[in-house]
Amino acid sequence: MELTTAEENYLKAIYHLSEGGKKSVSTNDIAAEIKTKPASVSDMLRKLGEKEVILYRKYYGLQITPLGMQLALQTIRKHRLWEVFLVDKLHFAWDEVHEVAEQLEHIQSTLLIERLDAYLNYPKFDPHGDPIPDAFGDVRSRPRMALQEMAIDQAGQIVAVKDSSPAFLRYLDKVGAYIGARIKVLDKVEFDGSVEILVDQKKNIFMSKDVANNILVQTS
Amino acid sequence: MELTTAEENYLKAIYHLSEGGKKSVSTNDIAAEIKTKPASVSDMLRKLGEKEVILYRKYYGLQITPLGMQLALQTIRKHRLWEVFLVDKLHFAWDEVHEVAEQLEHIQSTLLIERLDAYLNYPKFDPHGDPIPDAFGDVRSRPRMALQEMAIDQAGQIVAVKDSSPAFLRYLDKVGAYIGARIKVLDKVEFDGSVEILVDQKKNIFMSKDVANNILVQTS
DNA sequence: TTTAATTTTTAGGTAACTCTAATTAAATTT
DNA sequence: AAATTTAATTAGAGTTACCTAAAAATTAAA
Repeated sequence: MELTTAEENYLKAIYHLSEGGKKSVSTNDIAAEIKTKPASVSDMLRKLGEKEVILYRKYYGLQITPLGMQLALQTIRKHRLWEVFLVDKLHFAWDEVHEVAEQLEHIQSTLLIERLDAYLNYPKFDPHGDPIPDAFGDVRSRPRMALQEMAIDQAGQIVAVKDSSPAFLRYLDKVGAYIGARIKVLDKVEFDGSVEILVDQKKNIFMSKDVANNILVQTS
Repeated sequence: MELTTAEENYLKAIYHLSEGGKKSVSTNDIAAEIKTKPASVSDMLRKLGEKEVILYRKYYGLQITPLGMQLALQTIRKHRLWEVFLVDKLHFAWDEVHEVAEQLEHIQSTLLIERLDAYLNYPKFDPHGDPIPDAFGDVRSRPRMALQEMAIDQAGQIVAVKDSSPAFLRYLDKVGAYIGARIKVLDKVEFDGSVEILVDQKKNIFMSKDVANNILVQTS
């Protein structure tokens, strides 16, 4: 089964949107994610349905099939491996990698990905802390929760971010709240949902609800 | 100026065909190189003409413009840098790299190529011995001649091949006549144009005229 | 529950790139 | 130089992926 670059992008978007806890993924959501129009999405959903990577009944919604899941995970695997390459080997900043990885993930060569994986020493997580599926599509993700949901005095380690826009990533860099930073919740403000946290035992900073919601912490 | 992947491939083909010593590049030649139909080539030539990367007068022929040359060399630079990466870092065999490099060369990111170049230690030649243009499109190529044209007793070093089909490359590997091998012409057979050569001071082998014509030797 | 608002899909079009078949220009032969 | 062969181009059409505008289905509100 071969997918075009566009098809891979749609499938990846569907996967990410359904990952986000939503039960069903809407046409409008996909359009927003892909930055395209709902009409184009309808078109593509029909095609993806024909290729049996999703189960699609118009007006009702869609579901990824096991085949679709497998293909989506392969694309995600490639994307994340390339991100590791860009950061570890080519010294890209973690907020510079996305656009390039977005292109590299569509290169077709099983051998290339196998070799790249080995060359990078079989990394399990990408620079944003997201797990890298293995060649079979298996993912071992760490248990995590949004910083916003943590209780006062609860501690943990930042392992990933939900929003990975350059603006957001640069902000995190500035306040020192990068992947791997150990944090502890000092206080939560009921009024606006903001939190005060201690970063790496030295710096304490305030974070808005929105920011805290986009930071994932491993608390185990 | 932005070129599509297809446009880059056409321009690269035109560059390579005009490199081969031919004065003018024909529509049919390009069609054969790109593995497409002459009609498609005509179409594309018109478009490349409009973009002013070639000078095109129908039925008369074409000429690459300085702009087109610049763009072609950038694509070739990317292709060859990726080939070095694949061979040096990911341990691809030199006959496995072409197809993948063909895809990687179209990734758009100036930063990526700069970083890759640095990471590979600014290589001057690709695994096939072809020179890698620098960021400005400048190429420093070594003086070279076809093995077929060498005189008896003349020696040199294999620096490149004209034909880089996997079949040919595998044959060269088998007889030990890879890039970098030092050779000496022991005898030339007038009758069929074949040559007898000594490879790396140990192995002497016979080569048909066709093979010898496709091997480039640095004799200086 | 009928109307209104929203979401989704279809209809019809555009752009890039490809094709086959038909035509036109150029090069060769006779 | 006229006729023929070869090369190159145009015409017309298909595919993918996108768009806008209109229609249909679903959901929410009065």
